[in-house]
Amino acid sequence: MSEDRRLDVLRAIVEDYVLTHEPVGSRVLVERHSLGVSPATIRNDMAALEEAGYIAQPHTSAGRIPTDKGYRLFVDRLSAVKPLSAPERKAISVFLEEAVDLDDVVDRAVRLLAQLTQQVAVVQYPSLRRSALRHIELVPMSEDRLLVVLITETGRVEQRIIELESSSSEPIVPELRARLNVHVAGRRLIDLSAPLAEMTEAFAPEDRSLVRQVVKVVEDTLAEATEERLVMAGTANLARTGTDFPGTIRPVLEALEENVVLLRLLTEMAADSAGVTVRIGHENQHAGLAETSIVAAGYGADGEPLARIGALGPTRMDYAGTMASVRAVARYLSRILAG
Amino acid sequence: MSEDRRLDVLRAIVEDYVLTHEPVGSRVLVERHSLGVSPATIRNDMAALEEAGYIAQPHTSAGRIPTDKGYRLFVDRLSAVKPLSAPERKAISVFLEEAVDLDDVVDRAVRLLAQLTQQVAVVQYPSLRRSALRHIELVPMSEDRLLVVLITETGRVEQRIIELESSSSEPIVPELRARLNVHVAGRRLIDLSAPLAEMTEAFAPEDRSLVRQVVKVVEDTLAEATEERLVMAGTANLARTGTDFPGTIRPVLEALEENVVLLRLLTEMAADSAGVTVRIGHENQHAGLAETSIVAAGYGADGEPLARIGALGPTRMDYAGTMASVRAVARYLSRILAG
DNA sequence: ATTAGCACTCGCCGAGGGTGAGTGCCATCG
DNA sequence: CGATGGCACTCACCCTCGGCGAGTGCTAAT
Repeated sequence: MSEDRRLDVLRAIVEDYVLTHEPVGSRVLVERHSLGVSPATIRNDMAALEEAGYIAQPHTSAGRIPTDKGYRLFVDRLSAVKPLSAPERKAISVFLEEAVDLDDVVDRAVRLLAQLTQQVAVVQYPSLRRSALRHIELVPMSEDRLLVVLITETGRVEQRIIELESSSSEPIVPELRARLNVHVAGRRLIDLSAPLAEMTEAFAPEDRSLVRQVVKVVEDTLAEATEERLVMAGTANLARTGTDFPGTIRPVLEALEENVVLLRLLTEMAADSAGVTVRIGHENQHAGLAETSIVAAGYGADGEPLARIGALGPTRMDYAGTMASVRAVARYLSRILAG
Repeated sequence: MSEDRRLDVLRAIVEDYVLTHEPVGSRVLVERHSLGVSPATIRNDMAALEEAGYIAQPHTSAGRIPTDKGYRLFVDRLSAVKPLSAPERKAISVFLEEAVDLDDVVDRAVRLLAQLTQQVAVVQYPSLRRSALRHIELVPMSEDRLLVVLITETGRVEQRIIELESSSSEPIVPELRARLNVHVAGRRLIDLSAPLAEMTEAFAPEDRSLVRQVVKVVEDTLAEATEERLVMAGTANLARTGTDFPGTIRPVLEALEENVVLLRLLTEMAADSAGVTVRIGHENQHAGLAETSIVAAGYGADGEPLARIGALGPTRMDYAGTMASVRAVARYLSRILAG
């Protein structure tokens, strides 16, 4: 019994099932794929594959469908990421380059990915913590309130208002602004602790209280994981899956509304690798996503990505195509933000 | 034949149908509501109501369901907005007051409304155009780039970067900043044209080019309707409607993803009245929302609201309850933003 | 190891018949 | 004249029951 052919059979089953959404039997398998053997032989292979847990049959007298384990083997060893065509790549590039600011880039990226994959698309905003700072602006709002605006190299702007204890602090704002900008320019938030502490020492003791408050805001911004924003598009694609019972899309929509859940998933996935990562069904530890797969990739830099994008859909998805789209959009996104 | 009783019958039909989601017949009608007449009498009334277009029967031998016209009459004349209980109001108030900034207020409001109504909730950010400005900040980013930050009384912050033509403009930035703030403080964007034009004249002719550019950004921000942001929650509630065929939720999800569509609907609705407004089924001119009703209200001020909130669900919804929730959340939102 | 043959399982489909909810109409009653 | 009881009729829903066919597993032959 050839081990290679068994894997061929698994690949054929996955491809057929993804295409037709129907359990696939031994007869159609030999008809549609040139396997060169008879249905009976395939049946033996299928029995072995089922024994090993890669496929299952929904009913006694029906064909087989892949299990999560089967999909996993498929994406790991059996499918090649099929590159997009030149016109497709061109279209992506042009569409993203038309964006006018960061919000627009992210918005276009997420819609594009939803369109390309016909799945739900998710794009995380470039991480504040890992972005290099371009500028810090301090704006006195009133006697005892100060607006702090952080601007990153990627164009993201974050603001925070702080209540000051001493009301006579205005005079030193210009100096503080100047010094801060010297110290932060081009650095990432994540690398700022030491420089800021050093800078604080340089001030006269009576001013340090104000300085510390401002520094604290900067560092709090760093700490707040909640500030990681993300946008979504293509939820209507969930309802596209034909006769899919609505009992299955509800928990998915619920999970999608919990940004915390999504952020955790995306973050966990990036740990695996710098390239495209796939989580299949039960692999994402979330009850509502048991029949859902996620394809994700980082963008912004190779080593330690700024943030992540992903496509999410039923486990029976076109993995090769989805992975290609996710990878492509991530790459062009990186290019745009770097440029 | 009593006209009053006919309306009672219509009300009973709407209430029963909303509750059970099943066509309601003459027998259960007299059983569940104390109408004081026999089923035969009800049948005569129902025939008249059907003739007038308020109800219809899906099949020959089934009960009646309300038409859009029937729901319309119901919300206009037959249903009283049932006020929330004191604990409910208290809970809303407390939950919203815990918010730390504008984003948090809006986020909490939309989740709360989705929870209360068990529908899809939409909250529009306070309109930039109608908000009073608190402050304008100008930040020179480099030789030829200037960051303009607008801060409104409601706490919304909007920024824009402009490319300057003359690179020697930095010296007048402080003066421009000071003058701008004198002219804009407390005014609404929508009222700014005249004061800004007047201010421009006060500058030396060689500086007016820069001044005009900055003024233009402020006015462009005013013009851009696209800047009207909105957030959504509770899409999972669409799938809650029991055995509802998924063919009906897909176009709704699609419509919801087009922010433009939603914004237009909300804007149109506010024109009707300052209070709670309802659009039923075909009344919203959008193919995907033919079986969907929207309940909306403005918030922020009585005369000309800052923005709107709304709840969206199947035409067979609990109008009285939904209207009460929408109105309550809108009121507390107004209170929070004013305080 | 592969394959042809074969018996077996079982989900799917359409036909048929009974049931009951609901209606419309009509004659009757207060 | 409106309300009502009676009655025939329609028709969606449900259940049952074969027939069909896809698909399987097993076994014996190559």
